Amino acid sequence: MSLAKTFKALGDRNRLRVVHALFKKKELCACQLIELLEVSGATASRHMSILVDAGFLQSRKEGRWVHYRLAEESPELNKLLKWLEVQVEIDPSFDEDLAKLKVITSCEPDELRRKQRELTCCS
Amino acid sequence: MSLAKTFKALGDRNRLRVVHALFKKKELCACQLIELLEVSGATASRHMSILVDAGFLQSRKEGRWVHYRLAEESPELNKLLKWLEVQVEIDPSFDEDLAKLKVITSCEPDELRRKQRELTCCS
DNA sequence: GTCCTATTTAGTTGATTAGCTAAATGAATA
DNA sequence: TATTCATTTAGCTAATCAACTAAATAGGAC
Repeated sequence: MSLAKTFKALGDRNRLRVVHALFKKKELCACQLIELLEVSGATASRHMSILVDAGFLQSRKEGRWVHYRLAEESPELNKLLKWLEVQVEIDPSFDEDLAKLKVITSCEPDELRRKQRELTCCS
Repeated sequence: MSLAKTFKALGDRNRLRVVHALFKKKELCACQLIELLEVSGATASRHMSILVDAGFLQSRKEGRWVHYRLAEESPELNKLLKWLEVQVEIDPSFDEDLAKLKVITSCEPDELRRKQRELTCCS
């Protein structure tokens, strides 16, 4: 893993939002992150794979569903994540996502997926 | 300054090489960085402006020449730079630049500029 | 097995970006 | 003042990248 790649992975607003969300919620499934970012599933999947690839996230497959959390393997990346955690805490531009996260995690993922299906069909 | 922009500034191999060089040499002038990266003056200038803009570098104009060094104003960015300093130390892909830096700083910048002019004219 | 659905992969498009050359700017010096 | 030269800006091109849709894969449920 090159350093440039490490920084590139964090050099995107939506990917930072994902990391921020995982600071707050420990574990989130793909459908919740799709809901947070308001992008297509394909786009969200790509963002996740970049973050996993860079070593920041780990994924856990549970049946059809994929859950993401921050990786803990690399002490060096953990230090960087610690720094980042302080920065997103300070940065008010992430505040909106806090409210959004509350809504997203207030119902069961199943219910969220049903809602997402409905919206996709009607639009 | 957005966090994404901060990381984007470091998400480029050549810009990381500049930061690495400034960890080692404290201050370098534009012509030395052009020599290090082996890119056009225009390209080097753009990289510098991105790093200055992100708050990592400060520039000092001395007559016709511009000197760059790491900025020290932001405690937060300094922490990030400290982390980065450890990483580039570990990363062997920066070793080549160490030898290059030795050559570049072994002669006076004036002599370097003269050499650069000659090369530009002949090619 | 077939069907349904969550995620990923392929393929396309528009925006951003790193590189270049050439022109412009800024700062000595003749 | 005119010239020279270091650096920056403007304008271009090729490559990268984030987004989309549609097709493929993978994992239950029937």
